[in-house]
Amino acid sequence: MRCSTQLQVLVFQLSKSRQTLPNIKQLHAFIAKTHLSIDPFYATRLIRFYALNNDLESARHLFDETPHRTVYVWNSIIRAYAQANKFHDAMWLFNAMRGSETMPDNFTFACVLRLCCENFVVGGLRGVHGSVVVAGLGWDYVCCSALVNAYARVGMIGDARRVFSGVREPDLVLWNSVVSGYGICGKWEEGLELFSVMRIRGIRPDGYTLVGIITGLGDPGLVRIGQGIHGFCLKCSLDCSPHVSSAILSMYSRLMCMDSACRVFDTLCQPDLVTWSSLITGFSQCGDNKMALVFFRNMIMEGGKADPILIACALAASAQVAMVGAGSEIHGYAIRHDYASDVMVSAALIDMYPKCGFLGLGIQVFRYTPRRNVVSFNSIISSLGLYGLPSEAFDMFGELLGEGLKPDEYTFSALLCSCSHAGLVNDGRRFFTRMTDEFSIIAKTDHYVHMVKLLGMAGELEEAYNLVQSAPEPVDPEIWGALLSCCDVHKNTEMADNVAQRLFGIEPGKDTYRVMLSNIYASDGRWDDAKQLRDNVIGGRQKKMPGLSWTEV
DNA sequence: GTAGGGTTAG
Repeated sequence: MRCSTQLQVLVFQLSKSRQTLPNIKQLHAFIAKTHLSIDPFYATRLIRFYALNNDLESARHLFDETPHRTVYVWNSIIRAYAQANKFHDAMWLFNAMRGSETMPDNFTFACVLRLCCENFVVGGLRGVHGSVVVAGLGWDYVCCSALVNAYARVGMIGDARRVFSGVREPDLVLWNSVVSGYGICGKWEEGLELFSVMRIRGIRPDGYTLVGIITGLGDPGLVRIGQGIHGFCLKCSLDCSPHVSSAILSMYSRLMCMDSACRVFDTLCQPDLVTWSSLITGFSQCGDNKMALVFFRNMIMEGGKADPILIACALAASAQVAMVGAGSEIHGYAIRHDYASDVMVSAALIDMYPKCGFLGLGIQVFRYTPRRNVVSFNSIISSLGLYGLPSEAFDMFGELLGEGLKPDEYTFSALLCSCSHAGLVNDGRRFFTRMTDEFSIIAKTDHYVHMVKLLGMAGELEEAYNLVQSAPEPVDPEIWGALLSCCDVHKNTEMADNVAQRLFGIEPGKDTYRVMLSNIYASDGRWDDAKQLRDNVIGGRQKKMPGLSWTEV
């Protein structure tokens, strides 16, 4: 009797559309007091409700109090932890479930697979894949789409494709997962190929499909393809979906077609944070930082709220154009919205102020940042280096180590840059060795460029040449280019010839380097070589070659 | 007897 009344109360409470957390808690406490065990059906609904309100603790309490745990009850608690990205708790519960009487179903596996890929736990992914197969769910649509997505997100597109190919008649979601998988991995050609196969087989694409293809288009050379896909969306009226139009907008941003991006933006009835961000970062990437700042301001004026990522981006735009007024205004916005101590924001501030000519303010922000991390240190070290204060930069590096932080590739890039600016050859050599030997960081293009400039400008051309030769293939042309400009400074024609051979082997079309080399030849009196190079550069275009005019033969 | 659950943009 009491039990059924209880249930009726629950049904009544839960059927009311807008519940509040205190209401539900009160109800929960009441049930606990009566020592009635909650029916698994209601337990599931309550756990989901708690999870939605970010009250994991109550969700867990309720779960613990529920003796009869159906697969729904288990899934709701595992999902609650997974969505809060509590990897270890969720995995612990998943394993507990496997030891219980209730076996995981396809939705449990799907949830855990997503959790593994979000945390880049490839071993876990493989393990769960194995369990899926053992459970006889190797051909289940839900499991397979989760597997395809998870493998693609950790960059294992081959495995994703194998899972997909194992399903005889994929449904729309599974098609979408594999198409977007290729998009995630930047393999737009394969994505497009599958898209046509899917259409041949009579599967009607939806918004997810198009978004999947569009995400793969990042190269500015793909404008025509992007426009074609946009046209397809218009034809199928898929552009009405906010997700699709937002993806198209950010595609145009990535393709550096800001006019098209703006046109799409104007058609949106309610641009959200992500669409504003796509547009603003798009302008910034195109080098139109002033426009990026204008749109940032428009967004705020229209009542939009920026998050730390966008604030950091707007600060970077201010730094690029050295507009301290805009930068400090955004700083004020960040303080008012309690984002000033966010790691991304403070690192952007530490970078912005010095670039606008206010090194002191950058240092001040750095000193007042409560939870400094390696990114904040990198910003301040590189600023000090740019101001020609290498020993202060080195001290900061010492402070970083003193705080128990681990330097990364950007730290060393900033340090080597400081050395290069100040011509500190020995310090540069030391940092380069420490980077690889002590901190096991593999030298990247940036590091080689700084080292080559440092050694080359100091006249150590041989050492610089040997260093580049020791770099793993393929060597970025920028590195050889840096060495070539050092040969120019020291008028070392012999080495310039060597470098040119290596350089043009990789980058035949790079005019800047040919110009540089012809200058070297010209100053050495090798007019014919210089002239030949110049003809190569012009290649039919009537362009006056800079730097040669004064030695015109 | 009831239920949710796999794929979307910076």
